[in-house]
Amino acid sequence: MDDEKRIIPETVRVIPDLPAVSKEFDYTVPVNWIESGLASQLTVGSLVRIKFRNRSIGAWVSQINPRTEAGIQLQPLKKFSSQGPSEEVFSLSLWAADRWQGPTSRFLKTASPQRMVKSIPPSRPSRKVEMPSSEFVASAFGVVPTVVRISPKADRWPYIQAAVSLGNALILLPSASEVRIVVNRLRRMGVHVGEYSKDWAVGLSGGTIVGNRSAAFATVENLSAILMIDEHDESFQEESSPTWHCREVVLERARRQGLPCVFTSPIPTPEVRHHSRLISEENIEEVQGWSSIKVIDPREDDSAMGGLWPRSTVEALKFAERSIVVLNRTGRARLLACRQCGELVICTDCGSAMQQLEDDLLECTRFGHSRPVLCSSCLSTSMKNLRIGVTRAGEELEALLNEPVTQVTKETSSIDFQRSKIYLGTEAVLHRVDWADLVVFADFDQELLAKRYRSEEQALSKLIRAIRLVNRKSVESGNVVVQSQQPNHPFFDVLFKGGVETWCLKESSRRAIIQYPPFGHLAVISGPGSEEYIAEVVTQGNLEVLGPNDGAWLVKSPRLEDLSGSLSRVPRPKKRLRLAIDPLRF
DNA sequence: CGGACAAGCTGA
DNA sequence: CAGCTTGTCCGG
Repeated sequence: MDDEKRIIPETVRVIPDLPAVSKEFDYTVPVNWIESGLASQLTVGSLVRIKFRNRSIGAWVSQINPRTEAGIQLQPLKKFSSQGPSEEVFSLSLWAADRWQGPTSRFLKTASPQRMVKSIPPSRPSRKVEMPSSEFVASAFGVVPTVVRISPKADRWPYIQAAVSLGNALILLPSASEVRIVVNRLRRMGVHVGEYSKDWAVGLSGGTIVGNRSAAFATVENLSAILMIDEHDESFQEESSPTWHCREVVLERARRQGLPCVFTSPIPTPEVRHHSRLISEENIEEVQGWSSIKVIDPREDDSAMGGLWPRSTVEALKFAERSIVVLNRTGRARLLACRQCGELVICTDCGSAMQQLEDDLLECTRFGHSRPVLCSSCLSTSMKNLRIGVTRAGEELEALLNEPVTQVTKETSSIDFQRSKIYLGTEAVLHRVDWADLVVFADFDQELLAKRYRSEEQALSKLIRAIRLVNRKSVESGNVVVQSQQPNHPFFDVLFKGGVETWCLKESSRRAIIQYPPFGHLAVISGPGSEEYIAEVVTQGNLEVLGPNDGAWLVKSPRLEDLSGSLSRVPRPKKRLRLAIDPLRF
């Protein structure tokens, strides 16, 4: 490429691949590397092996010909291992390490190939893809980051096509299965495309990269557009620390490189709305997307069996070709009451709820105290389920429908789709069955009553998944039935015209009031070293420190820079410290 | 991270 | 005070 006076690397500074080592070290480039031309492969981001404390470990080149402190005897690099992240991605990794207060090596690893890439592969031709005819789709790919609110049923393909039409694109999707589908479809079209990080080298020579959140750190030569599908999806955030979020990384990346950056989602988060321009599909289409949801109150038809199966649901299940029933409770019975006197079944030792795990034994949910099935007040042995679990619900459904019901949980290994047409389970069932013409949420109040910050968002996310499942196969799409004892809950207004936007605005203002992201930032600090660390943190300015709550402190600041600045200024204690910036749950 | 070395604890 | 555990430091 540009052979004009390349600086020959004689020494390099490296970041060792050891999570606990934050220092950088200098090494010499062996003379024979310079003679053989291998040295010219060394760039910022290159993966090398070094001898460190007499052990051979991996490292990333962070600087070429650094100014080494005098009087230090440098050792030679041991081996050139692989091409690594580009300089842009390398610097993005440093930014992320600071933003989420994690070890730089963690981010560099995400940005590096899994198998070594010795040299840059030759670039391959890619078929030119036309920008889709829809002016609306094209308009999203401007200079300003844009979030497109689309119907939950909308086809996302035009956005992918638009991104690819601009050149080498970075396309981010929540799940591995969606990644594979998109890669295959683009490949069939003749697009030079790779799946991150399996096909890491495709981006290096110039191609489109499709992947899940880790692909935010993909090296893509001549990158021309970034597209993130289903921006609201929680899988875009790393659950364990560092709790980095793909959306924030690509926003920063687009800003640095001046790239078009587009997000699509039926429910754009307050975070993305804060940083992007919002455009939205025709309202009619959007409402149609949500209209396949029917909210029913099971008490309207209190036929039997604890009221979980009103007649209308039973009828719908009978007629559906294949249906999914979601009940977010495991086990047999989670809350019981005496059939005689109505007394709740409470543990006499500790006062917590008791459940019936076996036929003739009650067990308390907190400590596992047990007693025979017997009411503590009237000694009756007959109990009714106030909250039945999946197992019991399955038995009831089989009896009501005279049909086999397949139970699906996280642990279910493979599903026999010949055996039955009804699939019952916890939330996992939505991920395990690929289509249905009916989805029933047997007790949606469980979702509405959860008082986590983001529980409504999570509830909407489940509804979106359900809408897509019933929309997959048939031309006329199926139904989603949501059973709730609060059918007039304001949450359900999203199903009506303009409801989604109203919900989004309400969610944004709620976040603004409590100063949660994106209007404020927070760090959850726990672990044995936290007390000592917090004692120092409180002396820093523009911070609010709350806690401890369950051994964890909450540090809040309206400004992100103040938060990460203070946290990195305070020296880390010797004892272990867990630090999560803007985590999903806490 | 993991080896080196120092400081702290125990036992007769 | 040897012999061992536990803690702190530091690497090119």
